[in-house]
Amino acid sequence: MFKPVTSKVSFPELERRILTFWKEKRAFEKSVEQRQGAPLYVLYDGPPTANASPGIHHVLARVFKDIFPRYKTMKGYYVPRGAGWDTHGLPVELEVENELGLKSKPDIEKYGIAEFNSRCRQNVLKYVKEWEELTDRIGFWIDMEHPYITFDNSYIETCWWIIKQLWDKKLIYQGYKVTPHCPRCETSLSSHEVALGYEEADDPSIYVKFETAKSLYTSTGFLDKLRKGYGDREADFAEWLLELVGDKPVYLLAWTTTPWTLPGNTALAVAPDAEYSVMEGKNDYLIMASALVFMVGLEGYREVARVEGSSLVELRYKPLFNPFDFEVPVRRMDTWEEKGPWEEAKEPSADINWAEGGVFNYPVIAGDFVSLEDGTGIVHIAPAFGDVDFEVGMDKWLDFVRDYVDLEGVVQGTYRFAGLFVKEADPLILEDLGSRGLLYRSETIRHTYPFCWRCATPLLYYAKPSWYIRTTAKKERLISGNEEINWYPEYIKRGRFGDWLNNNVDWAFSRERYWGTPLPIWRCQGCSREECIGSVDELKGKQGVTGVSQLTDLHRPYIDEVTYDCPECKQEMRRVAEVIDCWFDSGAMPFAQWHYPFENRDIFQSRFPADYICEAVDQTRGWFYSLHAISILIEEQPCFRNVICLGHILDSAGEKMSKSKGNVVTPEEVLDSSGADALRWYLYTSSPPGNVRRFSKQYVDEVVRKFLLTLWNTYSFFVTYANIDKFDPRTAVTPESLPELDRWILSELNQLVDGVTRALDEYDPTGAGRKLEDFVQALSNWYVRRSRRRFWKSENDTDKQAAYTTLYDCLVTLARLLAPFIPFIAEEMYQNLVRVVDEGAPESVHFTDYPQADLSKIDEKLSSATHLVMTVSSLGRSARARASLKVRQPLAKVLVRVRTEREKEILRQMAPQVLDELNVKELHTVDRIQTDEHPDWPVAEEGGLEVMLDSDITPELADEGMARELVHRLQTMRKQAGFDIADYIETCYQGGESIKRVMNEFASYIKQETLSRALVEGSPPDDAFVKSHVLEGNEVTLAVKRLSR
RNA sequence: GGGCGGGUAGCUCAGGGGUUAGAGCACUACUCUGAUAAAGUAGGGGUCGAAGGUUCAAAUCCUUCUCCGCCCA
Repeated sequence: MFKPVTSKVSFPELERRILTFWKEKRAFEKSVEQRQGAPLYVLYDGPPTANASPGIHHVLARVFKDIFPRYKTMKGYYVPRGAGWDTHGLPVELEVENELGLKSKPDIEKYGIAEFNSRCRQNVLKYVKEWEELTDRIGFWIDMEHPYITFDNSYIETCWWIIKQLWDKKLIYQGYKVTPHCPRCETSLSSHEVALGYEEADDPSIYVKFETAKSLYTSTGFLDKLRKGYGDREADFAEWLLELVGDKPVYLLAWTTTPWTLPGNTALAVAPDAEYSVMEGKNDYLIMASALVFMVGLEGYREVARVEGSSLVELRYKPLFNPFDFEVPVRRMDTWEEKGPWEEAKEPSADINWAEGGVFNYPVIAGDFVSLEDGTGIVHIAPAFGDVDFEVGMDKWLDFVRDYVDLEGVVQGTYRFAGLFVKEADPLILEDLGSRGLLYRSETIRHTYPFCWRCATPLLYYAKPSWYIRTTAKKERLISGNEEINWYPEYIKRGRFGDWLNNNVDWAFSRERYWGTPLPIWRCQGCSREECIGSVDELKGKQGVTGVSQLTDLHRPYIDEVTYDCPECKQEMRRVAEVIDCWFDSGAMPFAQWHYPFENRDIFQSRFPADYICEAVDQTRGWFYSLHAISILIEEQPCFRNVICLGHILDSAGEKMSKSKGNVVTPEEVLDSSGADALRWYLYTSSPPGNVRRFSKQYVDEVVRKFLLTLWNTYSFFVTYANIDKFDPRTAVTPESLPELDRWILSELNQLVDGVTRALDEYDPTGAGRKLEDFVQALSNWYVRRSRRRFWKSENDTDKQAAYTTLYDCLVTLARLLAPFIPFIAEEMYQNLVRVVDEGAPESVHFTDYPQADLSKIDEKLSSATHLVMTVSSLGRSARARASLKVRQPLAKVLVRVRTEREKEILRQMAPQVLDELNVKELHTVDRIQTDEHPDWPVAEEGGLEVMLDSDITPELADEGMARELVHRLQTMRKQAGFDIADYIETCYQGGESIKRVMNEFASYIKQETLSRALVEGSPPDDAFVKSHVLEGNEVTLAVKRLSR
């Protein structure tokens, strides 16, 4: 006996039961252990940060992480899988800062780094319990009891080991990086934070005149020097220019919105391929891009010549503010590689020795970044204050002028505007330029500019020292390694991720912060020797080390106190101040989760690389990249083979979910009302994983109604009748040749198994799920509907046995197919269908093997034939509806106009299915439907297939229709009376002659259908359920009475 | 501002040069209902984001633009 199954099921409640069952059985652990020794399948779990409640987007990632390990386990793989927590980083610090009311780095240091970090440590795991509960609740099977945690000493030590490996390979260096810097908080902001703070702002929009070093060209011997130093082209151009312009000065016209960066200007860039115009005005000449002249509107000027941008390259111009005049240090970028960025230049960088009374001259350079969309086509370059500017500076060995602005944004030096915050200095700078006739025009512009999201201070792009990983050294391998990875969706590989790798720049991985993995580099206070430490033991072994014996926490500030003697000069080695980017932490997880290489070498080896990872698309430059970069750098190979890159979840209106908008759907409310399986199914099937998806509870409800309940009711139907007939799958005899309906659904089933397996092998749960939906639809609405009578009939013949075994087979196979998708319902079905009758079967559906398709059972011809039968039936129903003939009324015949001989043959063979479905006596295939003979017979047509019904109802047919009507009324009454489906009854009736006639003539049919032992004419017994009806205009009283069992 | 993805019925999504563009949900009407929260039949609902182009033929290919999302500035 199967456990009775109600059609009124509560999935959330069912899931609670299954969760308890799993816990008691240690189902997850066993599902893993039982495959020990089998080939490994490895999932790397990208660690979330547990400093907030998990949202619906976390459920999305987690169910996609779950389905493949489950599937592969059933496919026979050994799939151990452990969770992790990401714990470091600025977001954590910021939350603690807010809690404590701290506003800046000095505040934190005043508060105490030890206490601050201890707060961070507590804060970051605040919501772990919620995460664990949710993980459990949605059926994500992963080991949460032994997670890796990025703040653990062992984890940090592996990070150190990795950094040391890189250090030894000379892949780590300190360099400059232009970062968005908040002058009030005195810290760099991460790109994520910067993105939070873009605002519309009004800024100056000014056109500045840079005077060409024309006077130089006229000085004795200059052009010869130019020829020697730079070549003929530049000298020819200078000569040409001199000839053209006569006495008036010549200016290069550049545009900027940040006047305060002008004292840092050390070059001007032009587009080499663009045309530039020499414009003559009353007192001077201006040079700018021809294409932009009309936009700038140079009134009073006329074009006297056009030149290519490349001709302007190496033209010299006078600085607006000579740093040497304002006591501002100048550094030269050509010496950085050997001497580092700290050496001051004593004189300007130009390699021709200018003798012009202290004036020195900056170059015009070519830049592919020069835009001809706005500005003047001549771009002001200040290497200290712009990302591109900085790169160009390194490339062209420009002068580097930064220190006239300090980290608080205040102007230094002896400028007239010294002592002011840069933005306040802007107007004075304009005034200064104006008074010297160097300002062509000054306007304001409204554009987007980044502000600090915490304190609303405008951010300054500012070059600061930073530690780098030289990822560019392995760029080719990063790119070729990417080719070995399967991306889903595929376009990410060559698109977002591939582009990112192609434009790879060295990874600036240090942060001037507190709560993070400390950068394990110690520097000598005397001779500046630097050493990288790769393990705690190495540190302990250092000469004269102090502060290490009592070290139980590798974080700041404790690690900062560890000092030792410089092996060279015996002075003190101190750790540099930085911690590392938390993306490095998470990217190190393939190694660090095992404390490799200090422990678990074998485990690490066997579980590298991962077969599968999955996160949302925003991780392309986050975790996906940090994983890839570290493993290429350390192991020379990618560390994941397959990756699903998920799209984001939006609300039902396509808007981002956010607390402030109040449109957040929490996982809990969906889980409580519809259940985890419903949510899972929705997430798998609603749209392909990479798509953005709109989310609403209503869609999940639809899943329940359309899919889960259809499945459930098919299952419930089976159990109900199987119990009545005491069907036992163990003793069931399957007839040698199955009826075509059974062969059809088994053919569909095996096609399904094949299709689902293929889809999952290609990491396409959506395709697999949609196939499953179609099958369940076909099973319920064709196979079961067509087979109902077979289950219900009284004789227990081979046909009935065939129906039971077939449906049983379908349901058990479905349970196993569905197990990775909807693990709860699949388990419930399996327990009741399999475990109840076979105690030797695996304890859980998740311990079973995934179904294998039996291709010999696939019969394409039968599939298409059945499809034809369905279409003809649908057309027949349409014709019936057109003539208002209910299906209950039998008709004499149906005429089908077929299109091919094959269709004729199919319909000849499969006529019984059509006849039964349409409740007609005969089917005739014809070549033409002649409507004129029977103009009243209804016809329906689709694609050349025509179906006509003989709608003439003879008295015999009318009586038969009446019999079926009576059966229907009695069935309804049985239900209303609350009888069990298998209860036997006695039926009494009172009515006219026609009723009596039908009751007698169709007695055995009516009795069989309604489980009536007797049909008695007369007044009903007292305890019977009685009801009056009107049938064909006749009053009829029917009564049903349950007989004792 | 740049890159990637998307825009097809009221909603969620298929289709990706070849009849009259589809499915499910929702809606309307009718039917059916002893497995079903279901099912059936019919119906309304589409300038396939816009404009150009290629072609005998474009939702589909190309160009430009536009809107949404993500990433980056």
